[in-house]
Amino acid sequence: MNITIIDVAKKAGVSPSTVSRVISGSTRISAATSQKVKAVMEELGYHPNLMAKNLVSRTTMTIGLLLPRNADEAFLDIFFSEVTRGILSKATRAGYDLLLKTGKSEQEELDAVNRLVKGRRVDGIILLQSRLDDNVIRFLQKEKFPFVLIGRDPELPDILTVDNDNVQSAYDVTKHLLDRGHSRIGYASGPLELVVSADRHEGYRQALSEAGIEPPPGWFVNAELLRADSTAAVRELMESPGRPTALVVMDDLLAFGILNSLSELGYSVPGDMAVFGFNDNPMSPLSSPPVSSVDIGVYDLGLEAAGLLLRSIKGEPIEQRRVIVPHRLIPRESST
Amino acid sequence: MNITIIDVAKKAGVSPSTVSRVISGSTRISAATSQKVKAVMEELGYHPNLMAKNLVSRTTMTIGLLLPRNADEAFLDIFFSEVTRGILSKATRAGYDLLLKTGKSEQEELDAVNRLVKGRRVDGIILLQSRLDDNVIRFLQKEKFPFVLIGRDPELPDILTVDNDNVQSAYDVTKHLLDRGHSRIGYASGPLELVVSADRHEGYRQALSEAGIEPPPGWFVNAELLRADSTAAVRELMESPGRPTALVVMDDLLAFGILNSLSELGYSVPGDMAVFGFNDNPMSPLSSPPVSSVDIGVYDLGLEAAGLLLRSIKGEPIEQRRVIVPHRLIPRESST
DNA sequence: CTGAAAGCGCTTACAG
DNA sequence: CTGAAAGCGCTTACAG
Repeated sequence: MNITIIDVAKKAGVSPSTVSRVISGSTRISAATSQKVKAVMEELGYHPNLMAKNLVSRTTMTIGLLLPRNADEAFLDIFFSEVTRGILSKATRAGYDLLLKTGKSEQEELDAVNRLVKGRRVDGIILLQSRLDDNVIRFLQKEKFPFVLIGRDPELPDILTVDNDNVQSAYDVTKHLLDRGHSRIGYASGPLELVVSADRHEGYRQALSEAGIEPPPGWFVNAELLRADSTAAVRELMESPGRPTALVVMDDLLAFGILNSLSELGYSVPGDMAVFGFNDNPMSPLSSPPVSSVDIGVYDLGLEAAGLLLRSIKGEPIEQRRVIVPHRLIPRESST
Repeated sequence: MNITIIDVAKKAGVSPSTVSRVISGSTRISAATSQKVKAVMEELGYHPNLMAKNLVSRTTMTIGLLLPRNADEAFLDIFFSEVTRGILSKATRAGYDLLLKTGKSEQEELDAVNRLVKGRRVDGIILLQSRLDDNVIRFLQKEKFPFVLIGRDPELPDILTVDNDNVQSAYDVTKHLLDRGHSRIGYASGPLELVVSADRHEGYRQALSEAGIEPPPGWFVNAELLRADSTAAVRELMESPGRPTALVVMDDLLAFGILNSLSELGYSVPGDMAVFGFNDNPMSPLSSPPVSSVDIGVYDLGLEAAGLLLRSIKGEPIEQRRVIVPHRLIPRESST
């Protein structure tokens, strides 16, 4: 059988309560007793049973991470591993575990989250992605359950969020391209239901607008079209009258596809078309030409999200309900 | 306060034991009682407290996943998200949760795993990577704790593993290149302490050996060198006498770097050098030229690992202690 | 500073 | 088919 607190207590000649107090580092325990109990714990190889501990303390020391469905659609491959490492780093240091959940549909996600919350399985939840009208967010809010969203929900400005300033970053990229002499700048979008897509598009428009430029519909390329037939979409873009000479691209993976199509069609980058991506994929510096991108600090997004959630769980005062992780432009050859 | 089994029992006019039996779907419960209890549970929005349930049933319905330290070093970015989805899919369907753990050093990993095991925090563990002489594996084996290794440990042939046949896949790639007329074929390796690096190198050597070719040391490129200064390493390779005309590359990320260096040095692919990678990165079809690669079925590795672990946890008979997930060559332009 | 007792929310032989 | 009782391994007022 497993060693329990009672075994330790007997061997140390104290009561179980005392052992418990030693474990929790409670004050009001004599140094001698503490020493003795610790020695016995060591000797017996005692480890507290987490289930029992959690049951009585009504806390799980665990945070839940909801992996969005369609992780592939949302360019989450690299994002996911980095953000997880960030979360894990913070959580582990604070003595918390990380539980992963996912669902194939919004309903499945809701069921999963519902069981986590009602079953007292976790103390708080991190959401990895903001769709418009996300019911998981609304559920969590209704339940007053601690949670942090990586991203933002335009309709719920008061929830805890960690995000980049995506409007600003796209603004910065567009401005960067304007400064380098481009005036016809297109935008290749990600899935339209993602808030980040909308935010970046907004920043792009603002920068153009300030420069007195009104982008015609022809400068906008939809991710769906690229996914279906990248080369056809790129050809249409390139052959449209007054075509862009530069492209702001929502994600480096998308940028790769565009680069490939451009090369296939005989266009050169950046000569015929400058390309600036987002999210700084590890492969981006390695392509030919290397892809300009925006480092969005994915690891830090995870770190900050975990930090914010832990403060919320512990009921600590939260001065800033929306944490912004800085971004950094990394111009490479594709836009030079 | 939260709704407990007792609240349900009272409202339904039965004993807590009966409610418990209804929840667990026990036989020997009248349809009428079951119906009534279920209705009350629904009405009250009852959800079982997992901690209590786990405490008494001595099972956690959770499996642990140990994320290797240095995830970046080991090309795990895409691997990690895919394998996790595979594990999660299987685990969720079986009613199991997934707990993530990591450590910055082997000692930290050992501590983490020790707490999981001794604290009865999970029912089994999946290990994502096999290094030589891995102490985590040895600890788990000593404790007789259920675990599955994705990969293999050459010294422990009897542990539960899910893996590709890496010797065979590298053999296949090398054979493919031989069949296309190459005879001087080099090998770009990953970190040498990873078993997968050794296995693939072995397959590569076998294929060459069968063709009567003994690769000279100059055909071997170390990942460390590539990482430090890819272009210098590639230049040295290209300028060596009797240089290879084709390269088997341990990972697509590495292949990208090599492609980039080749292009920088003015060499064309596959004209001057054919390149064949591994692990089929999502970016691989998108580069110029698209990189030939081996689809190793990462999602399936996760799926099978979870399946195998669950059988082990439940004490079900295991006919095959080593499960091989098939690989598939995907030749693209870089090797044509 | 320490102990005895009650309780966290569930399951499971043991009876009937 | 159902209930009363004991127990999973811990924590935490309540006393002293």
